Amino acid sequence: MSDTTLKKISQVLGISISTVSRALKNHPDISDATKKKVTELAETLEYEPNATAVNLRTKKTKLFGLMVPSVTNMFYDSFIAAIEEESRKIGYSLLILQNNEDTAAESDNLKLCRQNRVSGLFACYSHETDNLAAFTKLKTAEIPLIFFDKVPDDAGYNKICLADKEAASLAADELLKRNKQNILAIFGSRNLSITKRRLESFTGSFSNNKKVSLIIENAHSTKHAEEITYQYFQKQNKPDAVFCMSDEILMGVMKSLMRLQISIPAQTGVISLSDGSIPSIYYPEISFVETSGYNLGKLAFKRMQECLTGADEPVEEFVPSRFVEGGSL
Amino acid sequence: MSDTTLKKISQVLGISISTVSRALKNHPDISDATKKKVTELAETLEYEPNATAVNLRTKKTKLFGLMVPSVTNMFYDSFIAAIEEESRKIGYSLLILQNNEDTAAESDNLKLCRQNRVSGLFACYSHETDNLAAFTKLKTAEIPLIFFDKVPDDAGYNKICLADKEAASLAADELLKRNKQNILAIFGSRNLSITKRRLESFTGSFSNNKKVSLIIENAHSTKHAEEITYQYFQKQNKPDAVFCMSDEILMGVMKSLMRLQISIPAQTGVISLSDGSIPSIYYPEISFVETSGYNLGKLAFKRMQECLTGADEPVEEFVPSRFVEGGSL
DNA sequence: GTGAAAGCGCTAACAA
DNA sequence: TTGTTAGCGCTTTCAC
Repeated sequence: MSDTTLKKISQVLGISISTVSRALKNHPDISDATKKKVTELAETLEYEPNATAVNLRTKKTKLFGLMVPSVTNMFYDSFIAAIEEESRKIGYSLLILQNNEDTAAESDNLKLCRQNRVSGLFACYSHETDNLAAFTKLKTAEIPLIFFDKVPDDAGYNKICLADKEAASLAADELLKRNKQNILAIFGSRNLSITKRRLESFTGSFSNNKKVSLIIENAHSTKHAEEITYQYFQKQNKPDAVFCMSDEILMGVMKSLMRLQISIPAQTGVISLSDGSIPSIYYPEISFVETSGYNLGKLAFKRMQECLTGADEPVEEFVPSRFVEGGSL
Repeated sequence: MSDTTLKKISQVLGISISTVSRALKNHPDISDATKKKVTELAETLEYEPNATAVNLRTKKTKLFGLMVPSVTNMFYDSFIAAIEEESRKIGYSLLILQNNEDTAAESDNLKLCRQNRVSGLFACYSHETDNLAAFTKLKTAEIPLIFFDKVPDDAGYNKICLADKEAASLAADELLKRNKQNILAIFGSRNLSITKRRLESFTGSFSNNKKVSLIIENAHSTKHAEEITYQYFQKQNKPDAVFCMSDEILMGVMKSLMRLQISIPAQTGVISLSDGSIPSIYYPEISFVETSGYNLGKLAFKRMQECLTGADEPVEEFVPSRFVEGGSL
């Protein structure tokens, strides 16, 4: 009872396995009478095709791999949510893998993907690791590979990214528009390419503007962003705006502003690049430039489908940003 | 080159497939010389066992299903993280499924689990759905099923839950200890069993205490919690403490308190049941009773392993809570 | 319109 | 110590 197979159905009905198989697939060759018999019995016997057997026979799996540094991260979550929704729509399942930026874990995960013969892999290229080689194995196995968010410099890979430069300059524009003069801009770790792009674009927007005093800082964590903010807002000459490169930084900044009871936007403005959920938990809500993990997921998935249907020239694509007005500027 | 099989290795070496298979498994019967030859060739040919074939043959998959209402939720994230870590340790992969509390999606997901012949399933029992029957199909197929967090009332299932009653009463104790007299307690939707348990235990702690005035409210969303808080703190007789049943409620409460510039803990105390990440983004940090998704995951996984090794009597277990002092009381 | 047969890549009992 | 064989559940070509 526990496991119905085509064979069992065929035996009960006294017909051949292949007829059962075809009937269940609604093959035109099979008579309606047979189809009816078969589908009904399959129903009562609770037949479920054995994906393992199908995969082995067809040499395809309906399985995607998705590797992120950590699932406990709002940005990656919304990416995962997008991929999960789309995958389910086309009958695919999703293998979730975390590497915690650890090369050993990454290798394990990649191995799991290879052994499970995933049909495609979405992955972040964690910067610590230099084992692009392990990824290349997938490529030679002709498994489509989509890097997202954190991607290698190397051409020759599909890369789906946030429009970091655009996002940073949109934020800069808002700051300029509101005549902020003394801006504390906090970015992430200097060695991340994402930081470089955002930083470059942001500072570039102020380059021929001599009225604005720009303080650039790099925070490696929420806590660090909190400390930096605390220091600057204890000084005489306080910033009149804070730019946060990410949600993690925004949370640190806000904590210090709460602590020092700096009122927003009266005493200082705040703007962030953000996935969108954190800005709305504060009052006033934080104005932000949207860098949406969800949209990134949708775009990455679209690219995956193209790869599955033959596209092979790697592309680099960007998810557009938009400014969302809160009340913090 | 792209896909090395045992057959290919055996042909190159002029030995049989089964010898290759055994050599690769370090079977004692095989001579060291042969083992060496085989492993070396496997290495250079980048052999990866085909999990699909192994699964078919052994009738086992190294695959767990994990179904949550939504992955964009801090609590479930940390649960997922725990399960992922443990699964990888024992060479299992994780199929992630979301149902968004939608019965149709849930059915799809369950079907994917059945078709993929997962070795076990971790699932929330979303309250909207009454299709326990679909889950029962798994049980009859002898697939271990662990309900977590949201679980059916029905006995006969493995249930791993937060110690809701304990957590709520721990929070109540802290409130009593600090002599709070006018407490606004905000719980989630009344129809959730989790709400019932927390509510019952919380109010029970105050039952023979006539000095405390307890205001019980139910919020169905963060936004709703925000509104409720806003109302009560505009009144003359403001609460001297707010109890939040969850992180979602806490965020709503804090937004209104920020808006009304109520200082914490001077004007009102705040305490929450929480997974732990949200309380630390505020200043002062919010005191909370930990209801950890991560620990829940670890415990659920432990139970899964027991099931895999023969345990079949369903159990109900609870993750203990502890009070974490912030500065908000 | 249906059936027989081969085979996907692997494991494991049995033989030698 | 190694090889032979059967078969997991399915799809698909070819034959009738």
